[in-house]
Amino acid sequence: MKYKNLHPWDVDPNQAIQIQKQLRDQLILQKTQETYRRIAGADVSYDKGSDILYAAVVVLELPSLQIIEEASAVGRSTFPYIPGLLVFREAPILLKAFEKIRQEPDVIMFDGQGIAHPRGIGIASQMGLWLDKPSIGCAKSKLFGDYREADLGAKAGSYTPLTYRGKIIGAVVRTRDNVSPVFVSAGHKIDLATSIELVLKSCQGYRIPEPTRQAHNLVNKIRVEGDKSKAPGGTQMDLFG
DNA sequence: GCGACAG
DNA sequence: ATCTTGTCGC
Repeated sequence: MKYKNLHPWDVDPNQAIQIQKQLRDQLILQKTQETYRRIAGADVSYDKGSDILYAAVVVLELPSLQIIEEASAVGRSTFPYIPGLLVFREAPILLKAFEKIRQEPDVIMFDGQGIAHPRGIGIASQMGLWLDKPSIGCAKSKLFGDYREADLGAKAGSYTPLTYRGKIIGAVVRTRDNVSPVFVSAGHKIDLATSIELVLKSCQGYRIPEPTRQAHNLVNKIRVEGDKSKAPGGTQMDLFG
């Protein structure tokens, strides 16, 4: 999978904010496709105190949710985690993983915000722009916006709008009965209704929809394998050293 | 000044 | 994100 030239490497936070403000207006916030047969999920993981990042991309078939392709990448972090600038930390390694994908997805789900972001361009939106693909933000917690807990039903499938200054920027979506909701927002080349629909259609009894859940599983798998090769015989050293 | 703050 | 034990529920 090929992406646009803009490189998120070696930028400083001030420059990053300018890039986001500039890219913001290029977002397309409408449904650009009627059917979605392949959905991808992407995620990044790392060890505490380490600057090695692991990324995974999993492509699933819709509506079966069967995995048809997986790809991963490992790299060194070049940017710290700063709320609002997550994409500059995770994009380089994510793009490396996306390069290996051969089954082009119709839409990509990211573990983070879409336009529900201080500058209207979270990781899902910016990655969608760079990859030139429809994208959805599905985060486990809120970064930006307001909503009322009382307006959200307890059953799976219910949702309530996430707003900012009266404008709807996303939705708080219950994916399981009586379980904390996820925060969904349009990324790029898609609308909120379709984003919510795809998130709900992608759930398999877990709080996290399959695309990002499977990507999370894979990224943790390769991270653990990476640890093993880095510290062989670690268990015995702990016992006798 | 104070609270909030994706992963 | 990661570090962690027990615990509540289907």
